Amino acid sequence: MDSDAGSTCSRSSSPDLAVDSTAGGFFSSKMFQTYCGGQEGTNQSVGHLRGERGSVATTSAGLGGKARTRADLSKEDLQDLRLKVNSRERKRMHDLNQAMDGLREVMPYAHGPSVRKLSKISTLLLARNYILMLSSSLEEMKKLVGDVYGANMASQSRVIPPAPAPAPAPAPRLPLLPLTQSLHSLVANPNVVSAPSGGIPPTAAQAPNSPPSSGYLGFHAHPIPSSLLKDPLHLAGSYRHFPGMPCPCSLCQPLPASTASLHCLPLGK
DNA sequence: TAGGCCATCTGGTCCT
DNA sequence: AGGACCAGATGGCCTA
Repeated sequence: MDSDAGSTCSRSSSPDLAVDSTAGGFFSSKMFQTYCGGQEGTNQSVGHLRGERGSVATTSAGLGGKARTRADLSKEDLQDLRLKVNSRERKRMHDLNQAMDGLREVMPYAHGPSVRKLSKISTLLLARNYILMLSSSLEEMKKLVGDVYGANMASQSRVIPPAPAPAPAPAPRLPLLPLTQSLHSLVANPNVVSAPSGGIPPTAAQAPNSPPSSGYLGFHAHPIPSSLLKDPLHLAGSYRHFPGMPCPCSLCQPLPASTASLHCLPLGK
């Protein structure tokens, strides 16, 4: 099957195989034989398994109307059908991988040739945490803006002459601090230099599609920290959980029961 | 070398 | 009936 010479897969989610959209773009003739006609001893390695599957498919053709129709199909028609199905499935998976790549692009991790691509599971978990973190920070910012605005209104009502234009709300340094810390936790790395206390890097509040500078995140010249891959939930990262103290990080807020189980997912190496 | 990650094939199920 | 979606199986590549 994939052991065919043409299917040497790259690690990219968009295989460099020239998979045309027509049925069986890179389907080797050997595979055909294995699946369709190949029950007669041409199977190697896993070929026999596929052959058995194929034979199951053909024997099951005796069941039901759909199966009868299949039984009526010629060998070539069955081949074409199988190729069409395979091609669709390939395309579906490629689309899925494209979407995954799109997600990776907006994730706050270094995008460099020296940085290893996030795995799918890591991408999903990181994305989820990122969303939670941004939501939490947004709520905090709303609260702060409300407080500042309320204070301004109160002072205006006390002062008879209209005050000059309300002073711009102070830069939301405080509410963003958890965000920056959480970002650090997301890219937890013992070597990461903490953000200067009280100083918010200008890139920290950028939109997801303009991720924080990798320099700020502290892994500019480093590959994705292995701790991230092992533990994207920063349980072992630079963000320490002190005994008896609740973690201020937004990621440690109680999670909906439906999603809490995600924390238990194995994350690989 | 073991384990993780991935692409692909495949059959089953559900939906339109 | 055909297509989309899903999960299991398999082998290849890569890294610790």
